[in-house]
Amino acid sequence: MIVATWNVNSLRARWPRVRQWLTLRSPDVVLLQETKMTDAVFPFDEFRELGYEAAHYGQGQWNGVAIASRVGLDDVARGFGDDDPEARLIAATCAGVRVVSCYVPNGRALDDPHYQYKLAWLAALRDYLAGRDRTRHVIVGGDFNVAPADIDCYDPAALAGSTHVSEPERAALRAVEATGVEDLVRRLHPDEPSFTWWDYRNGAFHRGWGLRIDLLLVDTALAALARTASVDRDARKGEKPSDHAPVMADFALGESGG
DNA sequence: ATGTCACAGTCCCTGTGA
Repeated sequence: MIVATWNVNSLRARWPRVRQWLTLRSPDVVLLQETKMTDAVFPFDEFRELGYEAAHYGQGQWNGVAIASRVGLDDVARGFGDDDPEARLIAATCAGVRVVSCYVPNGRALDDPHYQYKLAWLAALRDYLAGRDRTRHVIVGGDFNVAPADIDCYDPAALAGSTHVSEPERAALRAVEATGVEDLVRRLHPDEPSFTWWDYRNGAFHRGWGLRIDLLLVDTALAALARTASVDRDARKGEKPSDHAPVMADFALGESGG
Protein backbone atom coordinates (compact mmCIF):
# COMPACT_ATOMS: atom_id res chain seq x y z
CA MET A 1 0.00 0.00 0.00
CA ILE A 2 1.42 3.35 -1.08
CA VAL A 3 0.66 6.32 1.16
CA ALA A 4 1.73 9.89 0.46
CA THR A 5 1.44 13.31 2.08
CA TRP A 6 1.66 16.61 0.21
CA ASN A 7 1.18 20.25 1.14
CA VAL A 8 -0.20 21.52 -2.18
CA ASN A 9 -0.41 25.26 -1.31
CA SER A 10 -3.90 25.78 -2.79
CA LEU A 11 -5.63 22.82 -4.41
CA ARG A 12 -7.34 25.21 -6.82
CA ALA A 13 -4.01 26.53 -8.12
CA ARG A 14 -2.37 23.07 -7.93
CA TRP A 15 -5.08 20.80 -9.33
CA PRO A 16 -3.36 20.27 -12.74
CA ARG A 17 -0.17 19.21 -10.95
CA VAL A 18 -2.02 17.09 -8.39
CA ARG A 19 -4.00 15.28 -11.08
CA GLN A 20 -0.87 14.62 -13.14
CA TRP A 21 0.99 13.40 -10.05
CA LEU A 22 -1.80 11.04 -8.95
CA THR A 23 -1.75 9.45 -12.40
CA LEU A 24 2.04 9.20 -12.39
CA ARG A 25 2.53 7.80 -8.88
CA SER A 26 -0.78 6.06 -8.23
CA PRO A 27 -0.76 6.29 -4.42
CA ASP A 28 -3.44 4.29 -2.64
CA VAL A 29 -3.93 7.03 -0.06
CA VAL A 30 -2.87 10.67 -0.23
CA LEU A 31 -2.98 13.21 2.59
CA LEU A 32 -3.26 16.82 1.48
CA GLN A 33 -2.65 20.08 3.33
CA GLU A 34 -3.29 23.74 2.58
CA THR A 35 -6.16 23.10 0.18
CA LYS A 36 -7.23 26.71 0.89
CA MET A 37 -10.86 26.13 -0.12
CA THR A 38 -14.29 25.45 1.31
CA ASP A 39 -15.87 21.99 1.22
CA ALA A 40 -18.38 23.40 -1.29
CA VAL A 41 -15.75 23.82 -4.01
CA PHE A 42 -13.53 20.81 -3.22
CA PRO A 43 -13.14 18.72 -6.43
CA PHE A 44 -14.78 15.52 -5.15
CA ASP A 45 -15.95 14.56 -8.66
CA GLU A 46 -12.50 15.01 -10.19
CA PHE A 47 -11.00 12.75 -7.52
CA ARG A 48 -13.73 10.19 -8.17
CA GLU A 49 -12.88 10.18 -11.88
CA LEU A 50 -9.34 9.19 -10.91
CA GLY A 51 -10.65 6.42 -8.65
CA TYR A 52 -10.37 8.21 -5.31
CA GLU A 53 -12.94 8.76 -2.62
CA ALA A 54 -12.12 11.94 -0.73
CA ALA A 55 -12.88 13.66 2.56
CA HIS A 56 -12.13 17.34 3.11
CA TYR A 57 -12.08 19.67 6.09
CA GLY A 58 -11.98 23.09 4.51
CA GLN A 59 -12.06 26.59 5.85
CA GLY A 60 -11.77 28.87 2.83
CA GLN A 61 -8.82 31.16 2.26
CA TRP A 62 -6.47 29.45 4.70
CA ASN A 63 -5.57 25.95 5.90
CA GLY A 64 -7.74 23.03 4.77
CA VAL A 65 -6.82 19.32 4.91
CA ALA A 66 -8.00 16.28 2.99
CA ILE A 67 -7.59 12.54 2.55
CA ALA A 68 -8.13 10.79 -0.77
CA SER A 69 -8.20 7.00 -0.92
CA ARG A 70 -8.86 4.23 -3.39
CA VAL A 71 -8.79 1.55 -0.67
CA GLY A 72 -11.76 2.77 1.36
CA LEU A 73 -12.48 5.81 3.48
CA ASP A 74 -14.46 5.26 6.66
CA ASP A 75 -15.11 6.94 10.01
CA VAL A 76 -14.04 10.41 8.91
CA ALA A 77 -13.36 12.83 11.78
CA ARG A 78 -12.52 16.53 11.57
CA GLY A 79 -10.35 18.34 14.09
CA PHE A 80 -9.46 17.30 17.63
CA GLY A 81 -13.00 17.69 18.89
CA ASP A 82 -11.97 20.82 20.81
CA ASP A 83 -12.70 24.48 20.03
CA ASP A 84 -9.85 24.93 17.49
CA PRO A 85 -11.42 27.18 14.83
CA GLU A 86 -8.86 26.30 12.14
CA ALA A 87 -9.20 23.40 9.69
CA ARG A 88 -5.90 21.60 10.34
CA LEU A 89 -6.64 17.92 10.97
CA ILE A 90 -8.76 15.23 9.35
CA ALA A 91 -8.73 11.49 10.02
CA ALA A 92 -10.19 8.45 8.30
CA THR A 93 -9.78 4.69 8.22
CA CYS A 94 -8.36 3.39 4.93
CA ALA A 95 -7.83 -0.35 4.41
CA GLY A 96 -7.98 -0.80 8.18
CA VAL A 97 -5.31 1.82 8.91
CA ARG A 98 -6.18 4.98 10.82
CA VAL A 99 -4.85 7.83 8.68
CA VAL A 100 -4.46 11.42 9.91
CA SER A 101 -3.68 14.44 7.71
CA CYS A 102 -2.20 17.36 9.69
CA TYR A 103 -1.29 20.94 8.96
CA VAL A 104 0.61 22.20 12.00
CA PRO A 105 0.54 26.00 12.51
CA ASN A 106 3.54 27.86 11.08
CA GLY A 107 4.38 29.85 14.21
CA ARG A 108 5.48 32.95 12.26
CA ALA A 109 8.12 34.10 14.83
CA LEU A 110 9.29 32.98 18.25
CA ASP A 111 7.75 36.07 19.90
CA ASP A 112 4.46 35.90 17.97
CA PRO A 113 1.28 34.62 19.68
CA HIS A 114 0.95 32.22 16.74
CA TYR A 115 4.06 30.41 18.02
CA GLN A 116 2.26 29.63 21.30
CA TYR A 117 -0.70 28.39 19.25
CA LYS A 118 1.70 26.12 17.37
CA LEU A 119 3.07 24.62 20.60
CA ALA A 120 -0.44 24.19 22.01
CA TRP A 121 -1.58 22.57 18.77
CA LEU A 122 1.30 20.05 18.88
CA ALA A 123 0.40 19.27 22.51
CA ALA A 124 -3.20 18.67 21.43
CA LEU A 125 -1.94 16.34 18.68
CA ARG A 126 0.11 14.44 21.28
CA ASP A 127 -2.97 14.01 23.49
CA TYR A 128 -5.09 13.03 20.48
CA LEU A 129 -2.61 10.28 19.51
CA ALA A 130 -2.12 9.16 23.11
CA GLY A 131 -5.83 8.34 23.19
CA ARG A 132 -5.94 6.46 19.90
CA ASP A 133 -7.21 2.94 19.26
CA ARG A 134 -4.06 0.85 19.70
CA THR A 135 -5.57 -2.13 17.90
CA ARG A 136 -5.16 -0.33 14.57
CA HIS A 137 -2.11 0.81 12.66
CA VAL A 138 -1.83 4.59 12.42
CA ILE A 139 -0.21 6.93 9.90
CA VAL A 140 0.04 10.59 10.88
CA GLY A 141 1.23 12.57 7.91
CA GLY A 142 1.45 16.18 6.99
CA ASP A 143 3.23 19.49 7.17
CA PHE A 144 4.57 19.66 10.71
CA ASN A 145 6.36 22.99 10.18
CA VAL A 146 9.18 21.62 12.37
CA ALA A 147 12.56 20.39 11.14
CA PRO A 148 13.19 17.58 13.65
CA ALA A 149 17.00 17.88 13.76
CA ASP A 150 19.86 19.85 12.27
CA ILE A 151 20.27 17.33 9.44
CA ASP A 152 16.81 18.44 8.32
CA CYS A 153 18.03 22.01 7.65
CA TYR A 154 20.20 23.31 4.81
CA ASP A 155 22.05 25.64 7.19
CA PRO A 156 21.25 25.26 10.89
CA ALA A 157 23.37 28.29 11.84
CA ALA A 158 21.46 30.55 9.44
CA LEU A 159 18.17 29.47 10.99
CA ALA A 160 19.10 30.09 14.62
CA GLY A 161 16.39 32.14 16.29
CA SER A 162 13.77 31.19 13.70
CA THR A 163 10.70 29.04 13.91
CA HIS A 164 10.80 25.45 12.61
CA VAL A 165 14.09 24.67 14.39
CA SER A 166 13.58 25.96 17.95
CA GLU A 167 14.01 23.52 20.81
CA PRO A 168 10.44 23.89 22.17
CA GLU A 169 9.02 22.92 18.75
CA ARG A 170 11.38 19.98 18.43
CA ALA A 171 10.52 18.86 21.97
CA ALA A 172 6.80 19.12 21.15
CA LEU A 173 7.36 16.95 18.07
CA ARG A 174 9.31 14.40 20.12
CA ALA A 175 6.38 14.28 22.55
CA VAL A 176 4.09 13.43 19.62
CA GLU A 177 6.50 10.66 18.59
CA ALA A 178 6.64 9.39 22.18
CA THR A 179 3.03 8.23 21.82
CA GLY A 180 4.49 5.42 19.71
CA VAL A 181 4.90 6.78 16.20
CA GLU A 182 8.12 6.97 14.23
CA ASP A 183 9.48 9.32 11.55
CA LEU A 184 9.60 6.84 8.69
CA VAL A 185 11.84 8.61 6.18
CA ARG A 186 14.45 9.22 8.88
CA ARG A 187 14.22 5.59 10.04
CA LEU A 188 14.87 4.26 6.55
CA HIS A 189 17.38 6.95 5.58
CA PRO A 190 19.29 7.92 8.73
CA ASP A 191 21.89 10.09 6.99
CA GLU A 192 20.07 11.75 4.06
CA PRO A 193 18.78 15.31 4.54
CA SER A 194 15.66 14.56 2.39
CA PHE A 195 14.28 18.10 2.32
CA THR A 196 10.56 18.52 1.58
CA TRP A 197 10.17 22.31 1.39
CA TRP A 198 12.04 25.08 -0.39
CA ASP A 199 11.09 28.77 -0.32
CA TYR A 200 9.83 30.11 -3.65
CA ARG A 201 12.20 33.07 -3.25
CA ASN A 202 15.88 33.37 -4.03
CA GLY A 203 16.10 30.26 -6.18
CA ALA A 204 16.09 28.26 -2.95
CA PHE A 205 15.23 24.96 -4.63
CA HIS A 206 18.11 25.08 -7.07
CA ARG A 207 20.50 26.25 -4.33
CA GLY A 208 19.50 23.37 -2.09
CA TRP A 209 18.16 25.69 0.61
CA GLY A 210 15.49 23.38 1.95
CA LEU A 211 14.00 21.96 5.12
CA ARG A 212 12.51 18.59 5.96
CA ILE A 213 9.23 19.58 7.60
CA ASP A 214 6.75 17.18 5.96
CA LEU A 215 6.69 13.86 7.76
CA LEU A 216 5.04 10.46 7.81
CA LEU A 217 4.82 9.27 11.43
CA VAL A 218 3.75 5.64 11.70
CA ASP A 219 3.32 3.20 14.55
CA THR A 220 6.34 1.04 15.27
CA ALA A 221 4.76 -2.18 14.02
CA LEU A 222 3.78 -0.56 10.75
CA ALA A 223 7.24 1.00 10.36
CA ALA A 224 8.63 -2.52 10.29
CA LEU A 225 6.41 -3.25 7.28
CA ALA A 226 7.68 -0.28 5.24
CA ARG A 227 9.51 -1.23 2.06
CA THR A 228 10.39 2.33 1.00
CA ALA A 229 9.96 5.90 2.16
CA SER A 230 11.19 8.91 0.21
CA VAL A 231 10.64 12.46 -0.96
CA ASP A 232 9.39 12.97 -4.51
CA ARG A 233 11.65 15.93 -5.37
CA ASP A 234 10.56 15.84 -9.01
CA ALA A 235 7.16 17.20 -7.99
CA ARG A 236 8.88 20.44 -6.84
CA LYS A 237 10.19 21.03 -10.40
CA GLY A 238 8.46 22.38 -13.49
CA GLU A 239 5.47 24.67 -14.01
CA LYS A 240 3.58 26.07 -11.04
CA PRO A 241 4.89 23.68 -8.38
CA SER A 242 3.88 23.74 -4.75
CA ASP A 243 6.70 24.92 -2.50
CA HIS A 244 6.50 21.45 -0.85
CA ALA A 245 7.34 18.05 -2.35
CA PRO A 246 5.30 14.93 -1.53
CA VAL A 247 6.58 12.30 0.89
CA MET A 248 5.71 8.72 -0.08
CA ALA A 249 5.96 5.32 1.56
CA ASP A 250 5.18 1.77 0.48
CA PHE A 251 3.98 -0.75 3.08
CA ALA A 252 3.76 -4.52 2.74
CA LEU A 253 0.14 -4.36 3.79
CA GLY A 254 -3.32 -4.95 2.40
CA GLU A 255 -2.36 -6.31 -1.00
CA SER A 256 -4.56 -8.99 -2.45
CA GLY A 257 -2.56 -11.93 -3.73
CA GLY A 258 0.66 -10.50 -2.36
C1' DA B 1 19.21 36.66 2.51
C1' DT B 2 14.30 37.70 1.24
C1' DG B 3 14.99 37.68 -5.76
C1' DT B 4 7.84 34.19 -5.01
C1' DC B 5 3.32 32.61 -4.87
C1' DA B 6 -1.69 32.64 -3.68
C1' DC B 7 -5.51 34.76 -1.66
C1' DA B 8 -9.16 38.40 -0.83
C1' DG B 9 -10.62 42.94 -1.15
C1' DT B 10 -9.23 47.84 -1.52
C1' DC B 11 -10.53 44.53 -7.40
C1' DC B 12 -5.46 45.05 -12.27
C1' DC B 13 -2.89 47.02 -7.22
C1' DT B 14 -2.13 46.27 -2.14
C1' DG B 15 -1.85 43.81 2.31
C1' DT B 16 -1.36 39.35 4.44
C1' DG B 17 0.41 34.74 5.20
C1' DA B 18 3.66 31.42 4.12
